[in-house]
Amino acid sequence: MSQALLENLNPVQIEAVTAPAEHLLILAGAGSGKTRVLVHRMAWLVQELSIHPHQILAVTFTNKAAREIKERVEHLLHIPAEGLWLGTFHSLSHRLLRIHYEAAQLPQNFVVLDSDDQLRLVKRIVKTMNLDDKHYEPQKLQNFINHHKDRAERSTQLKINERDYYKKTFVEVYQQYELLCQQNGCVDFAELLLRSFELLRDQAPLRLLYQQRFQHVLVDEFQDTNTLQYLWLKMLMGADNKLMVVGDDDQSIYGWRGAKIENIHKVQKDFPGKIIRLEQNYRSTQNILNAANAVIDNNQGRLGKELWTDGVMGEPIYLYSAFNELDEARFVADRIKELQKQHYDLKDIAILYRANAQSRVLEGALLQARIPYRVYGGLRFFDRAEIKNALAYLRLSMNPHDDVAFERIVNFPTRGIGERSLIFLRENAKQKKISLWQALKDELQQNILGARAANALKEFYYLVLELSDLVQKEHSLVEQAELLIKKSGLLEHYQAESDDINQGRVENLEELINAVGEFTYLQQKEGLMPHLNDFLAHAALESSVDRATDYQAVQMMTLHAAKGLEFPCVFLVGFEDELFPARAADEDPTRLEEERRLCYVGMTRAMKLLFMSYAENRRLYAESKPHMPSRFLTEIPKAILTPIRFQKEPSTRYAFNSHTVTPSSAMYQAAFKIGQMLQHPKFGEGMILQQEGMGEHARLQIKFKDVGVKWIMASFFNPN
DNA sequence: CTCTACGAATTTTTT
DNA sequence: ATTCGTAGAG
Repeated sequence: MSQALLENLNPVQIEAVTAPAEHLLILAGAGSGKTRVLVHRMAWLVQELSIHPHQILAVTFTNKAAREIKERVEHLLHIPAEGLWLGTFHSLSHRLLRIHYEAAQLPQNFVVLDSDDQLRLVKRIVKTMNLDDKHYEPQKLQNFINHHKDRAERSTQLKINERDYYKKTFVEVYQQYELLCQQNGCVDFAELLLRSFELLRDQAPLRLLYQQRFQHVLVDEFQDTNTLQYLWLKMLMGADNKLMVVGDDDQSIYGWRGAKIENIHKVQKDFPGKIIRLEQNYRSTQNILNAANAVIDNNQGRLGKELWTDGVMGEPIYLYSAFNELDEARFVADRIKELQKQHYDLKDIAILYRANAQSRVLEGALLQARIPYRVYGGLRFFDRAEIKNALAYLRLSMNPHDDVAFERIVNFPTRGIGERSLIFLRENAKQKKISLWQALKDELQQNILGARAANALKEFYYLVLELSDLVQKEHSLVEQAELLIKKSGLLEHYQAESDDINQGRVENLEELINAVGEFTYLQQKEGLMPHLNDFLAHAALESSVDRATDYQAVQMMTLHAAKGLEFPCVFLVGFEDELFPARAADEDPTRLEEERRLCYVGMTRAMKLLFMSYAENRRLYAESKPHMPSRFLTEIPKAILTPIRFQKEPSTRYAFNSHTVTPSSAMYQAAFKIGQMLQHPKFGEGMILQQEGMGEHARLQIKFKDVGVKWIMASFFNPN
């Protein structure tokens, strides 16, 4: 029985998996099977140490990682891991707060603010406090608030130096922010953690309950934990609890977001136990590892780990010096063409860059070469303005006292409620310490408004009443969402403008209703009865719509987004000083080291082939400027780095419009291929980038020559 | 109150 | 370049 759990593990991995119940620190290098060890350890706890899944708490940073681990554990155990608490810090905190909302002094229907909502709220505070937003930049204030929350510091605990007026105002904004959040029943990301931390800290019975329950606590990507997350974990650790953390100090790339590598040192002191180093790499060739090791070796104060492999040396790392960014992009495209000829799958090829802005030129070249690609990152579904507007209506229908949602859509679509009315409302609300909604109600009752403003506000007032009424009624979640979106007037508003952008927005709103349906389905599968509140939390906490990755397309993403992934072939582009390492990191050795770790992460994504490139001239924003090659390139031993000359045939311009296909097959499931060209009566010619969904709901993402990227229903191309 | 036009700013972003 | 926020006109 136990044999299956240890199959295909190396001795060190087995040592980690089968360790007795004690604290464990696993230092796991890139590609050393870190997730594997974590998953097998969990299965081992259940199967061999007779720990019930509900006695285990496992924490990750992304929902994606959580899902993956859950799946793999269940696969190993052959049963659903029921009762297992596995999720991100944020989702677990959210879960705690939902259960103990009263003890945490929150309303039952509290909502989660995402960073955009948070920024809006801060902006509003700056306005109502009559501060100059040039001096008190909302963005800075937001950072200030999060920074302190991430250190478990409440505004009341901050020392105020009376002479430092500037700083003092920051603290006052923070205070005001906390007050408003509490009033509105809003909880931002950091607050989820802080609140649940305080809950456990201040309520001894609860703390003991959870300490008794979670015998084993496991943490993935430990190098990315911040101070608050560490404190949070510590709260759950009683005398008998066992902690297992897995991490890699060389892959800490989120320092700018408050991650503390020091936590790895701290954990050794606070929870002394066995330290296990996983250094055997199963991913990359020796050459790639040597190069990556050589680069990371320039960092100081590492915990010390040297990756090795018993695999092949492999090919050298190739370096291309491009004239400019266009040349670089063309190089990448041409190389990919060649790899395709060598029967590389496109999905096995990744292009990684430092900043999102770099993707455009690359996309252009791939498009021209007719290579399908998929760009990760960018704007996420739930972050789109139209979706956030719709969600604001949903939120308001649940809780009209949600000022953030209120502000967002009080005059959208425009209904004649202007700045003046709003200022009056805000002033009123602030003075009486009530929500905007309450203030609106009061004003209408007292009849103190001009006729025009009053009418507009009344219209809004009754709309929200109608929406709240709707949610009270017995409808399915999907019906509720559908009705809410319809009644909100958003659909009409976007439909009124029949341009492509607004058409896309209408489609997105429809997609949102689909998302509600999907959410309902998944919840019901878990035996849960989903509530609108649950969906809203889901929308805030799980912004990535995880799409299948088995499409034949080149994967493009930032270096940050690539962490945790691997690809047989990797292109690392834009290795120029000022771009990578980023200009801002130049002066600061700490930041430079983080950039270097980022470089290390990028290089170790590659399994077999690694191409690196830089451009002597790059157009960033408006002008083209000469750039020096990145210093990281010089840190790679010359012997491993092979410069390549690019032989370009005289005029190999890839014509965009060759091989146009107009599919008409009734079997449109199989009728579309990624990379295929097709003709749209309105948008003209385009190439299929990806496909999504099945049957009549299948949609195609198409990059049109003239009008850009669009999602189109696949059935559109099948008149039947 | 709303809309358009002009000017400023621009890493990375798991939640 | 492109996007976003503000100022001023309609």
